[in-house]
Amino acid sequence: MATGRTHRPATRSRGIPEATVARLPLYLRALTALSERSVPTVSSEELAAAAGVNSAKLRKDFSYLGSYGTRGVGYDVEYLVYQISRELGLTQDWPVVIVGIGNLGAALANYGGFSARGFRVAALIDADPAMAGKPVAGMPVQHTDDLEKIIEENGVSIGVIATPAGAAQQVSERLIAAGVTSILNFAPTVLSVPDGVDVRKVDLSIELQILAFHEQRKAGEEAAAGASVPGGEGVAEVPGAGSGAAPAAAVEPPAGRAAAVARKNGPEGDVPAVMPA
Amino acid sequence: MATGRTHRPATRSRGIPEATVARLPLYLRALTALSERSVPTVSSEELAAAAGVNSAKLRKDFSYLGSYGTRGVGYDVEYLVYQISRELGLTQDWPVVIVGIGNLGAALANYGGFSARGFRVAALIDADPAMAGKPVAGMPVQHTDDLEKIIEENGVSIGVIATPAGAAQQVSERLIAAGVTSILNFAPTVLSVPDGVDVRKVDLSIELQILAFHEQRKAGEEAAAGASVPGGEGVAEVPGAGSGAAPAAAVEPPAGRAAAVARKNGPEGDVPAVMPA
DNA sequence: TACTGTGAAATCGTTCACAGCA
DNA sequence: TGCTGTGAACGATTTCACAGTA
Repeated sequence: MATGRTHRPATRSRGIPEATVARLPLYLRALTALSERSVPTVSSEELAAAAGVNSAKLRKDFSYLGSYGTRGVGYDVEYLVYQISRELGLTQDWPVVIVGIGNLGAALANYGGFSARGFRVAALIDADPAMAGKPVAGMPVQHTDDLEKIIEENGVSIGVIATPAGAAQQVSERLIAAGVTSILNFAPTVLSVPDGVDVRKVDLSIELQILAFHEQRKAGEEAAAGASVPGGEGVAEVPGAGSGAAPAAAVEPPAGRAAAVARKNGPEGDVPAVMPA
Repeated sequence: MATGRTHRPATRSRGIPEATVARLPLYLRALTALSERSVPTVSSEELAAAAGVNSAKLRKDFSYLGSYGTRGVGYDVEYLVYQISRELGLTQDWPVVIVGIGNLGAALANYGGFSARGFRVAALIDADPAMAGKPVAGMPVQHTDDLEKIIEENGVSIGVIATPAGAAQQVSERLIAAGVTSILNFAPTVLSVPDGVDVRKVDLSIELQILAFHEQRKAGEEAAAGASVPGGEGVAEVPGAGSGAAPAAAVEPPAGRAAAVARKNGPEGDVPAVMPA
């Protein structure tokens, strides 16, 4: 999960738990799809399935917003779409700036979902003078020199950082000084910001590493006490069957095993060969 | 946080809590930076600061891996880098494929951090015949028809989906059928996958919506009980003090503007005007 | 009857605070 | 003396299970 410091910790603002807030956009998306198909009502069961959560959780989440359902019937789709939108602050328009128009920044600028609901790209900013004026996603890139002016004139409170890691902290400081209070950070660095500023991060390599952890575990489980040397060329044994799809499939909730293999770190082991930079 | 269904829920494999796993990459990054500066040891306090967490949490996290520190001294940087890398499965090479070479897919392909540590882009795949053969990030794009063959020949177990939402579910099914057991999904859809397959998602608009929620809240707080009529142009009366972070400074954390306007959800309100699609 | 709303229990995650060791 | 490792307290989140109601 890409998450950063989240507002004032401990003081859960008006009551809606953070975990619930993080799921509201998911519900909203599912509801919007239903709305487009003109479905008038949904049960917690159906909506939960569409959003990929379980129904008890969904009902509990909604209970924090109020009692918007009808027992025996379900939820009114349009009404819920509105209530959730309002709760998320999407009934108003949020101008955002994207700083760092490289491959990623440009991709973000072109991403439709951006402007889709409640957000509007107010400006694209880059430090490279050569980029200035160039159109990206139908909008001229502006130079970092004008960052403060842009933020202020457009009343921007949300900034997206897509610069190289080295520039991110400084960019965040300028954004914040100019009035931004929420940052979405795509640069692989930890930003340190003052209280009251929210940062969320999206980090490709962290996500991959988490997946790798689970992959390794799966492989270990399958091979049970099998192969002990991961050394060589990647190679994924574990072809077909794997733990994959298969319903019943033997080796079900093992877990235990996994341990064994990778585990046993007991012996201090030998000092490493250091990772490649 | 971008998070998806995570392996077999409830059966926390061998003991390392999911929340800890999600932080290991963060520690690893901080440690790598120290390693590059030839720093031999760090205390939990220092490392925690670099990773943006608090030291108690860091020590607890490390305690799940074993006792790798030295009381009174700290942790040996190189040694920890190795242990964490091993735990995350980064001592081996993971070939990955990226499916959907649009703006985002191309950006991902070009992203350095990808190949950097433990991962290798084995292939770029796109459904557009016109893309086939075109080089992106120094690698020819291949057509979706060959997806299964590519997965199998390269022993790929991790797939990245950067297609439009509409294609994502089907792509995931083909990837899984071909042997992939971990997916990083950038498409704004909920993927439904069989047990044993891990999915993590990265979703720009969800992150923005979460930020918007907090922005709205901040703005509302500033206006305190003040304005009963949200109408007018923002402006944060009740300056200073607010709950905000900030040093005194006059109208500091502005944000106000947007704010107030939408607030005031108290009364069940009237039925909505329906959101724009 | 079918489904929501919600206390209460179970689980998971964080923080505290201090014993123990180099 | 300084810092790790960890039991225990605490807090947040999820799940259960069922009472309540349209």
